[in-house]
Amino acid sequence: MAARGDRPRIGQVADLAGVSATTVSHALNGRRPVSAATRKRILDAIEQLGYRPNVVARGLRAGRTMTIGLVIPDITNPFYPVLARGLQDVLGPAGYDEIVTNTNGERDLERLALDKMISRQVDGIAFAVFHTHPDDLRPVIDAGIPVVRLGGRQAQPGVDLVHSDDESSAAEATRHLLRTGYQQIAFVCGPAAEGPAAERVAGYRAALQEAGHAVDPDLIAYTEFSRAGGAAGVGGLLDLARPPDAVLCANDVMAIGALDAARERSLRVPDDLAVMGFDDIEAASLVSPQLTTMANPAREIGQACGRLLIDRISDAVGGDATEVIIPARLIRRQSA
Amino acid sequence: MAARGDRPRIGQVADLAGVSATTVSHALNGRRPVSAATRKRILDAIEQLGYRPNVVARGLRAGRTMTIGLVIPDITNPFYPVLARGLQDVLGPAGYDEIVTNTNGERDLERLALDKMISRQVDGIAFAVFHTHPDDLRPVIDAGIPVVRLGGRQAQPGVDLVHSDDESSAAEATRHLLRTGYQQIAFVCGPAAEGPAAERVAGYRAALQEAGHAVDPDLIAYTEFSRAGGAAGVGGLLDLARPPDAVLCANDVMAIGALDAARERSLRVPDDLAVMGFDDIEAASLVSPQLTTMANPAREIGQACGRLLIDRISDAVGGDATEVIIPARLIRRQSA
DNA sequence: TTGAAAGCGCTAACAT
DNA sequence: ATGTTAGCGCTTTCAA
Repeated sequence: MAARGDRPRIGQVADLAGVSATTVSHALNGRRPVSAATRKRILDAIEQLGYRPNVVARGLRAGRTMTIGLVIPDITNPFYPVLARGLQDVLGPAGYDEIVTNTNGERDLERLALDKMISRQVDGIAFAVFHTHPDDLRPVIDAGIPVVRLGGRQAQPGVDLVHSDDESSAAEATRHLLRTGYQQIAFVCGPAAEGPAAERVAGYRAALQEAGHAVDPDLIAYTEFSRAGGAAGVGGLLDLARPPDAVLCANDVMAIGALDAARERSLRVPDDLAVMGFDDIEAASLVSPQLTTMANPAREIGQACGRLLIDRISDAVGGDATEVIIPARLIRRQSA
Repeated sequence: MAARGDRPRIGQVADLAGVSATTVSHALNGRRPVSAATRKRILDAIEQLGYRPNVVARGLRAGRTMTIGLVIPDITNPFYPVLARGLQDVLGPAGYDEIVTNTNGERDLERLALDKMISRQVDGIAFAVFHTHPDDLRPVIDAGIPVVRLGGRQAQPGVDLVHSDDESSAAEATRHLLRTGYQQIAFVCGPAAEGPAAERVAGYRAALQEAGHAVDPDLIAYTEFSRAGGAAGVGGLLDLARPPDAVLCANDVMAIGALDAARERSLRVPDDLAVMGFDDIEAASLVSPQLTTMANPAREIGQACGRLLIDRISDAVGGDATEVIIPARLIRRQSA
């Protein structure tokens, strides 16, 4: 019907209300007082015309777009939607919107995404990647755009960091198993103990030692991050001369594999074998028995990131780079 | 380091390359020929200065922001991330970015979200809601912004619609069960047969009749859309004088409940009882036995939506509202 | 408490 | 093939 261009502009509101565009602007943004009577006429005019301010023009003039860029590997990975929601929990009420880009974890796409965010004049960036070279963030930092890195370890000047506390959550999981009475606790990790996996192994070790237990290297299985990998890893452990009575798996999918291995050997979970995972994916509460696990605090991470971003944006220039560490929560269900 | 404002502008590129800003613009956008030599000098200047065009200014001037609004209830609901990715599959290569808003399915927030999208001058909107009043879309239509509705039924002039084919996918599921040799096929649906659930029941009936089977009303159970609901519904069915040998559940979570009910009665799945679901959530392949289900084609829906949006945007004014129906896919696993 | 005028960075007519 | 000029819709000095 109505063609593209004929949306009312601020000038039409001003005319109808019998004031200047300046006053309409101030009535809308509250940056200087407007008399009650004038304000009412303006509001009426806006209502009558169905006026909606053009945020693009505003952004150009004001140098703030009220937009945050979220750069992630893949929104389809269940961790990221929750993170995005956490971000929005705090950014939304503050008036910011999110623009989301998937990078598939490819470095070229990551760089492109960052360039795009600069071009779009976002006010801040939440950047969730693992293996990005610090140089890739240079252009963003030079452009004066606050960035918060999600996950990963290496701190970088000018870049705040938010991540979960892998080490202490592994320790907490181990303590839970110990407390419940299990004696031979095994850890099933990925192909190599690197990245977050390494920290989890460290937490597992620390909790064992703190309880006066020896750490038996045979009880650490290296395998694939998959259901089959989990089943194979636990299978190997159960063939040991002194098999474990509890296994802590590096993620829930592997823990589901552990359940498979137990079922195959007619072991009862948690009586003959306790199983714990990490992440608390949806499926964790859907399998039988339901998985006891450490919830990956994705939402809290997103919220912390949002808070950090807002602080940086308003501070113009803040202090040193911050590191925020979010603890994981123990979710007790049936498997341990 | 560098303060906010001193990013290079197009004029500086022009100066360094010894041409006018106009020529730089055209070298970038290809809307008019630029000699090879000039182009090279421009590209060099851009490289040297680290220039990135200001998309906000471009959007204001050109009246196109290259931005699409995605309005959904909750990105945390596993259906929507996949949808969002499908959208991006086709929109990304065309140069569009997505801005995402969650409405929690609340009408007020939906209206607010739409207003925001108008204010942000998005070039198109993907709107995933169920119970919105057609009036709520008026402002968007009046603003000349193409909208595609995702899911829901009621067609509305000026609004294209993309949704999955619930009826025929239920029919296909039923036929699969029939073909495999099951005789007494039950349907476990929600508290009432309305919305998509009604269509699934219709498809189930149609397939039964088409195969010459009677439709026994006792074999349709009404229950909650939850795991416990599914277990209860199937439990009731199994207590019938002539219990079913197969159950089709309105979603995967209920089907997992059906698995619980079977386990409780020591029924083997799929030998004693076949179980099927809808959606193909992640957990469907993680439970034991793995669930046979009809995959909700979220990604395809997103892609179709993206294509529609691009068509509408480029056409200036297109023809009548279109309805695109995406068929679901049968995912054969172990439970049927 | 309110206005007038300038300008954010870019693209599109209209020139040549 | 390239340049000049005007202006997208708003906010912000500066002035009253």
